[in-house]
Amino acid sequence: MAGMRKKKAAKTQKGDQTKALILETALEIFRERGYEETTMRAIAEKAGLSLGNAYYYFHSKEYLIQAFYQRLHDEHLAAALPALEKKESLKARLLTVMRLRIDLMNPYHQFAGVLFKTAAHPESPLNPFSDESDPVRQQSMELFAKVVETTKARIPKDLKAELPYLLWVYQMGIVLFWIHDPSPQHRRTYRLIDHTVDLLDKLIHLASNSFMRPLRKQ
Amino acid sequence: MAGMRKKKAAKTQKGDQTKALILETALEIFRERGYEETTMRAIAEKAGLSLGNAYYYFHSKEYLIQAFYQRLHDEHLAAALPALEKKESLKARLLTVMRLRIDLMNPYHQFAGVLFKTAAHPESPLNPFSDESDPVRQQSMELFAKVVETTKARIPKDLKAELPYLLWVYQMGIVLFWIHDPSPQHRRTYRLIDHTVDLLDKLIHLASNSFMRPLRKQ
DNA sequence: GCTCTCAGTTGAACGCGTTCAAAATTCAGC
DNA sequence: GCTGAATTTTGAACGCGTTCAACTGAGAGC
Repeated sequence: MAGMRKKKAAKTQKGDQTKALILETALEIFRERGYEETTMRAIAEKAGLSLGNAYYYFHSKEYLIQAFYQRLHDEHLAAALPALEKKESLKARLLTVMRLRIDLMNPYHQFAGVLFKTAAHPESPLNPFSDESDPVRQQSMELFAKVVETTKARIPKDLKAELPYLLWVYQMGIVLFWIHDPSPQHRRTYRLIDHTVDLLDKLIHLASNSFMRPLRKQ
Repeated sequence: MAGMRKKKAAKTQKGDQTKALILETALEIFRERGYEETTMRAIAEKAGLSLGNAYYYFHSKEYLIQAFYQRLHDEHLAAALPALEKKESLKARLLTVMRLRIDLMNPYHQFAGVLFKTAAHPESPLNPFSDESDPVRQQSMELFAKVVETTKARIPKDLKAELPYLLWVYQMGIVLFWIHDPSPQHRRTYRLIDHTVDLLDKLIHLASNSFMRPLRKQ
């Protein structure tokens, strides 16, 4: 029952530093050259340590992506929380969060393809539905729970309980679109967000307002 | 403008033989060990030729999957055409084709994960929406066009024109489900087919029957 | 101070996908 | 048959992800 994380290493202050250094260096090269072009040797060399050392902190190259996801979420949270304080309506809150997400991901667009590829692999630890992704997924859903906690909208409890998961799936859909979006600065993704958030907002209020308690069918 | 395929090699009878031999051998080992466990060296060795030779016929290991898709379709067609002659109703015809598809894929279930993973990669030639997949996709849609050509159902032209593509996408969805279906003999996939074909049949007849020409919205 | 332990680190080695220059084979035209 | 070009085949080599046995070094307990 004791579900302890076996995440790996970093038992020491020095260890934490090294691990962070490796991740920073990796992301830097990812941004420059993309994922496939970045070799573990290049990361180790640029970080000034040995190849084996990188593997001490990251089981495999793929785990760097998992760490990237975690970091992305942290940044997303850090940027979203203060921004949310200024927004009252559900629509404005959701819009803020979704736009921020894409803002933060944009620098990494060119390695997004691999992101999705590995994420799609059923057995991959990167599969967003896998156990290993659970912490990030959980935290991500918590952010959406905060989005839904607005003073302005009255949302019934049962719907409110489902919304974080639904919005998380929605976000995955948007990210998927973004990955394939070749338009300059990914304008089309932002436009899609505008449209769908508008739609979602209407739907949620509609479902909240009324008698339609038996919407359990979806 | 001259859109000639650069598919690769096989300019000679012997060449065809060798290419076929490599593919057969590869699929054999894929079935036994799955994709990742199968090395190009093992394929070459079992086929009794050199490593480089395998690469002469298949640009990369991934291209073996593309060839697998093509072969799968050929078998699907060969099995479906005679079976379709005995079925009149749209529902029976669609059911036949979908079940056959899964029957044929079942032996390869364990390497299906990779199938999907590489297929999901936007830049991969295996992406079902890519140019390189065009011929197989086209042929696959032709099969669905034949399914729709039943003497029993009256389907308006405009709908009939869209159906092959819709059904092809539907098939992709079913295959995706099958990939993740852990139930013994993939019973759940067959059950899903039964249900959804039933639904689709009703929907198509409904849409055909009536006045609802402006269903262009979906 | 000494030793024991264990996180942290190293670099060599392995297996695999892929490439390529060169050798072998096939075959059309004479 | 002979010849030359095109096709096919070979095997060695390269780069990369990954593993692992051995080394280093810092600190806890004495």
